[in-house]
Amino acid sequence: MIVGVLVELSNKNIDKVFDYRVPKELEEKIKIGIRVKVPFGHMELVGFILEIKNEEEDRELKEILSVLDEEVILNKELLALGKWMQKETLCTLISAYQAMLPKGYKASRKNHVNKKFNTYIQLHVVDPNIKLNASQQKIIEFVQNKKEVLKSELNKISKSSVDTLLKKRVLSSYEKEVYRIEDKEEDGSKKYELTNDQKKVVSSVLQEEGFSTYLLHGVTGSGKTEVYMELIAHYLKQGKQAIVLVPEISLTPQMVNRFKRRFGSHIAVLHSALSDGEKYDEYRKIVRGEVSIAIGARSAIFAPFLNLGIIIIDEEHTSSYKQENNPKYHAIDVANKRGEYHNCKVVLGSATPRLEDYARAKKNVYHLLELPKRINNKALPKVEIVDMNEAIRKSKKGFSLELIDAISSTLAKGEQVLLLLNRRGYSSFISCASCGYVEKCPNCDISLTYHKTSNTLRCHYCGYGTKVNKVCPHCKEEAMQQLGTGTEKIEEALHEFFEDAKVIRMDFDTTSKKGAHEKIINAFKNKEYNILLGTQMIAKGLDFEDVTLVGVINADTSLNIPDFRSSEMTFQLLDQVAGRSGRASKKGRVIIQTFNKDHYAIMYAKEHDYIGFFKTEMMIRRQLSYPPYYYITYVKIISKDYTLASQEATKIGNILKQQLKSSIVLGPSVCNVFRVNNTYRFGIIIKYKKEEQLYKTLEDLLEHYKSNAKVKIDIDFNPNSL
DNA sequence: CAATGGAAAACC
DNA sequence: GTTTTCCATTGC
Repeated sequence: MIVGVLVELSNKNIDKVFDYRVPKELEEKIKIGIRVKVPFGHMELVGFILEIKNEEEDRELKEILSVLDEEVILNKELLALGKWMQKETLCTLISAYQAMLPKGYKASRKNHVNKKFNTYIQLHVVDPNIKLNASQQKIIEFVQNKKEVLKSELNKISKSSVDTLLKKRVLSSYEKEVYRIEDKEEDGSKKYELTNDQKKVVSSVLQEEGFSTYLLHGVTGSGKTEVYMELIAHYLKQGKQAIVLVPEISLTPQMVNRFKRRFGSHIAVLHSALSDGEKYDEYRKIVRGEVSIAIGARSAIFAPFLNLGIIIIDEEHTSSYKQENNPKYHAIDVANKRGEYHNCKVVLGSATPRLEDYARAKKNVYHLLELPKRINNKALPKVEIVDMNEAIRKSKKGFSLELIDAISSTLAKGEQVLLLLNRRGYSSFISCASCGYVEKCPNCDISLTYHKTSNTLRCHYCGYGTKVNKVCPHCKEEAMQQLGTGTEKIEEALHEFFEDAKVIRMDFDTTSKKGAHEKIINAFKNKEYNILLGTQMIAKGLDFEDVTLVGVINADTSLNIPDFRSSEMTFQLLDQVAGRSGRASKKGRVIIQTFNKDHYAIMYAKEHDYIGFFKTEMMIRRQLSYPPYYYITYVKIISKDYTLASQEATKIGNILKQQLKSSIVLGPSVCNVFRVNNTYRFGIIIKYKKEEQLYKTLEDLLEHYKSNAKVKIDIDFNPNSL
């Protein structure tokens, strides 16, 4: 027997099936999709069996060393899905497979994650002749009264006594596998009465059989989650399973508990805050068929259910649904592929859908579903814009008088305030402190990026460069500077203005510890604090009933990042954060401070007008040939040698321009972060509607550079940003 | 002429 | 990705 094995290392040169002979005694354990240990060069590696050949060959082959799994790790669907990912993203096949699996299931000779066993104690022989001391007596009583006793519990009474009793064989011990996350029993009966709008959405999904993708466009607070749960309940009843993707940040116990109250405890939860062991256990619950729902971040899209009824992707516009490193897959694409395979439903939900997805819904590629009203017809909060060009003269430390007044009156009423400090694109551009002007590229309509090393402003789309000018070309003040306000500074200012207010800060620094995120949210929810100050992470999904004021300190930073999606991201951020205000009975208010009050992203956010924003943004995307009118593929050329990188980039640029006749090829120009760890990167942008030569050309390019140690090529299809 | 180090090659 | 091999440079 001969098997084809794909080894664990991700490298284009060895990303193929290697043949091994199977020793007779291992033959019956061999299955496609399990892991084996094999000799490889001068190493011993772990790999997946992808092929089984029963005929013998004369060829000199090495033998498999051992079989690592009894159960299949890559089932038929996952095997095919990996090949599809390889083709779509031009990644290595092994990296596609590894990306689907939690650590404990990956092919890897290190990183052993295993089942957890607990030691339990039971009575063995009670010999009346054995004299017992007080603590030993206590231990025996304890064991007698319980049906299952953990050894670690008994150790608290007296470890030495427990061990003595074990030695004397009065007690015996046994081991049992336990899950690191214990399920509290939940009755799972909590049902919600749906509104008519919600019912309509649910029935339009249910009325059709088979695979289709829906875009649920529902304003913040319109009750999308209830719709998801109703749909899931329907498919569970048919004996099918469900995957729910939510942004990492929403994976708080609050959100999970909501599902548990409805569906009981049989839910696997997968997110990055879990330990490797916990992730392994949660995944095992799916593999063993003990759960029917998986809730998780991006990679939960690969949950190996055998009979999926529905896949839900909440806040579908979330950029982290696309993986940043290889394989650069988008969870929505995977969802559609799996939906096709299982012949099931895919539901994408958002108040502010990704432009590409709303456009697809408009073209009937997806079915459009709408929840235009908040539950109970509650009004969306009123959004007020403060023009900082005016207000800055009277403002204090970044706060306009309007915002200060609003905060005081909210605090006076005993209600809570959410303050968003928009840090996206922080300090990478230069703006005028006096008028807010930001220098843009004359060719690309994109903010110029500040490069400290050369003290220049550059467009990383087309390569245009200019010297930094201290005098603002707009208002002629000498006030061009790197703009930026840190959360700490804002916090200080808040303490100064509102001495009695308790402020809690949530940003990268205060949430780095495990569970810190959750703690902050709970403390704020319990009204231990009056003001929650944070970065984008406070914008999504959180539900605080006493928040009646949302303040955005600087709406503009995300508007000024040099990226074609900057308007879209700003609109999404503002609309989402505005939706945090007045969610319960009290009326909500939103104040946005901006230097760009006439910018359409701000104007439409003020009116909660997604459709208006969509139409305007689509016009601009069309004019500038951006998605969804054109696809984009970004090719990066990376090298430690600046000159070499630049030379090769030019060469590649020429080849691409020559070969891709139906595309617009821009660049090469330096990447936004052009030096990382002393490696230099150049980028080439390919824009196309239809380009038959694309994959072939890029594959040839990768093939050509795969054995070049000095120059690396990185390809990103449909990048999140450039 | 050995020691050192960095690049190249092979990996079933 | 890792190990070994190879070759050139450097040092004595």
